[in-house]
Amino acid sequence: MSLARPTDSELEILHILWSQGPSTVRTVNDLLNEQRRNTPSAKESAGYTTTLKLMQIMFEKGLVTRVEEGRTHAYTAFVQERDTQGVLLQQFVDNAFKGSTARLVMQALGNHEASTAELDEIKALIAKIESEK
Amino acid sequence: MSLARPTDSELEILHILWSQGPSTVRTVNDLLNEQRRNTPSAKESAGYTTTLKLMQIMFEKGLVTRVEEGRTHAYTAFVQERDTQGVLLQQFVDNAFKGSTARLVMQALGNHEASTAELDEIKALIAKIESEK
DNA sequence: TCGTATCTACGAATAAATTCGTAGAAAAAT
DNA sequence: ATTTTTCTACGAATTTATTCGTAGATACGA
Repeated sequence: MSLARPTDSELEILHILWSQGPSTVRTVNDLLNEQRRNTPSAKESAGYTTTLKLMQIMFEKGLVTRVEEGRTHAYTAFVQERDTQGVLLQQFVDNAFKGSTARLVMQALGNHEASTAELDEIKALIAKIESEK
Repeated sequence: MSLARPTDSELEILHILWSQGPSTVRTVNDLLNEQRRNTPSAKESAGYTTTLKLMQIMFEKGLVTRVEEGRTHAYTAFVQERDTQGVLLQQFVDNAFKGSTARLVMQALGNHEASTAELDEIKALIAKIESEK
């Protein structure tokens, strides 16, 4: 079984499950819409059954597991955050940067108002990679 | 007018236009399929009218310009490679990394077998950013 | 010239992702 | 006890992206 690739909407839900741990559809839907309200760039608020349906699909795909708790289900992310980001990143680098990770990183650093702390973190990581060579 | 966001297929075509300069549909379609043949991961080869249609849509969206040359059209990318990558990257960071560019960069560096030259390039860029602070 | 190949334009089929309405069961509130 | 709320399941409408067939015009080759 290959690592399933979440869509954008599914990813939004995964982020909530990753940060909250096991959650009901109701909780996810509430947090989702709260987030969207605080992010004017994003989409309209989602109806409850929309989120429910998405989470059911994610269950079928194996992105999440669920257990019955009384009348409701508690959903848990099955895929790991890092793994998922790795898969998505690889694909994105291929599509948008023709596979050049270096170009992506440089574009990211160039665009973005990187904080001193972030830059230090990156420098440390580079040093670590170099020391392992 | 906001910067139009290309889809995956459109991006594939843009990459060809960026590297080739003004090109006919025929040329783009040929190069596209050649690339796909050399990349087993990718999709099937595209029919000529498929590529034509995509390029017509891209023209309507303003992603490309075109001039008549006899019976055919020569298409040119209107959006710039860097700008487009910037837009796509911003969106990707938001979706997959909740806006954290630092996390994306670190994941990218961690995943990838970065060459010494690439790491040096990145270090130089970081130094430049820091010096401008 | 007559047939074949090569364009564009365009409509529409297909596919994939998203959204929501409705129905039925179970719990909660009045 | 009966109404209202809150679940799940599921079908289907909607939207967006992709793919391709066909028609009409022009060039090209025999």
